[in-house]
Amino acid sequence: MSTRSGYHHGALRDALVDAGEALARADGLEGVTVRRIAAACGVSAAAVYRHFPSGDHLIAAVAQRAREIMARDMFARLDSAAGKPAIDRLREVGESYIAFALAEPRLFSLVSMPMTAPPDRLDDPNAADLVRDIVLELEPPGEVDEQRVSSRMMLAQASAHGLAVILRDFVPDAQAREMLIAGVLDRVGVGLEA
Amino acid sequence: MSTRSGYHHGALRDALVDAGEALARADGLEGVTVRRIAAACGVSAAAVYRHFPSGDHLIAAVAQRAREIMARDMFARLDSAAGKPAIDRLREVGESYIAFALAEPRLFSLVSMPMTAPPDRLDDPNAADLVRDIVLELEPPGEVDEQRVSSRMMLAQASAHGLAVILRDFVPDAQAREMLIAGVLDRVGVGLEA
DNA sequence: CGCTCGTGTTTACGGCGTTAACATCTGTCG
DNA sequence: CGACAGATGTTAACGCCGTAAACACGAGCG
Repeated sequence: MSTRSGYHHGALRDALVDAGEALARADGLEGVTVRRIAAACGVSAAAVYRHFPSGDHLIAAVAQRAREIMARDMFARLDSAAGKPAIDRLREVGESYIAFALAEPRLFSLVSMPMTAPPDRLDDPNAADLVRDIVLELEPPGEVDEQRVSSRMMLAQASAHGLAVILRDFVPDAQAREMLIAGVLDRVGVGLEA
Repeated sequence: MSTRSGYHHGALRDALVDAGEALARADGLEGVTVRRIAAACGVSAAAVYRHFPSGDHLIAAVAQRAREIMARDMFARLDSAAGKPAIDRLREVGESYIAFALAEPRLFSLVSMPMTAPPDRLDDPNAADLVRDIVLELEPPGEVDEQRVSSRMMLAQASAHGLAVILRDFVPDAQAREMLIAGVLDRVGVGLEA
């Protein structure tokens, strides 16, 4: 095996995704390009096509990486909120989503990109499943109303995502952002419990 | 003056935006490019730069056009809901937003693009002002709590936008979409009145 | 040792945004 | 009317982009 033999790279696929993540953090979507990622790995652009069927698949892999990073944040937040009522944990997860979007707007622009290719591994930390698990706790014991679960999941996800996007694009002031997050999430909580 | 003299175009700026709108409807974001829009107008790509400082400004103009089209839809829906309580009109506006996003997903991808350049005219139909006007009716007479108004506006806009995006990307089935829209907007209504 | 295959390279093509230099049309002033 | 000037078009070129074809190197297996 032996990594970096001078000619062969050894683990180019992972290196490409790593480089893509770094470029995304630095330059946002416009930095995530086949040629730039390849150059960042010290490799020709054509080498990418040995590991991805197209450039879109590479950038989809970087986007998936970004989603995993975000999901890890949300799971960590959830761990530190263990023991709290489900509705409070749901709020913390939403706050985590919004905080990530505002702290890493360039990475977030990949997260919120429509998924062109399905992710390779589905067993990774997954934000939707996380939300669903908490929402299920809101159901009365014994009877899960699937429709109620769906609408609660959708409300949680849609409001968090929509709020993140609007704050990022239209509310530059950090203090105003905090006020709005608190006010909106209060209302979302009411809607979730209805 | 005389339009179309064979060499001079006459009203190229508007024609470019019109062509951009048509291309956006047909091919989505990837169709909205300087060269293609110029070609659709029977004009060279460089001609664009006599009317827009950069290609981004042209596509921003097309995006603004898309927002105006959407806003017109929403105003029309509002007209047909005149007389109903404010909370019901708010819901209809939200339904209109979501319906447009799902009916014209390609145009909507321009709408939800971050605005690079401020629109030329701000006096046009504007979705945010529309929402604000209705939300103001929810305030108790005499005392408007600006913070409450903001959080209600944000909840309305964020949930509609987020729901539209999630449905577009992850819920292909029309019937499932309707169920989710109804269920989520019910909950949003509760949160708005809180 | 030598074959094969995985994985890299170079080169080239067409499309993109953008600029510079040039051409034409139109309206205005003498 | 005629010439000049400015607005608005043209072509040609540059560099970046994704992608494909043809080629080259290196590792593992017979």
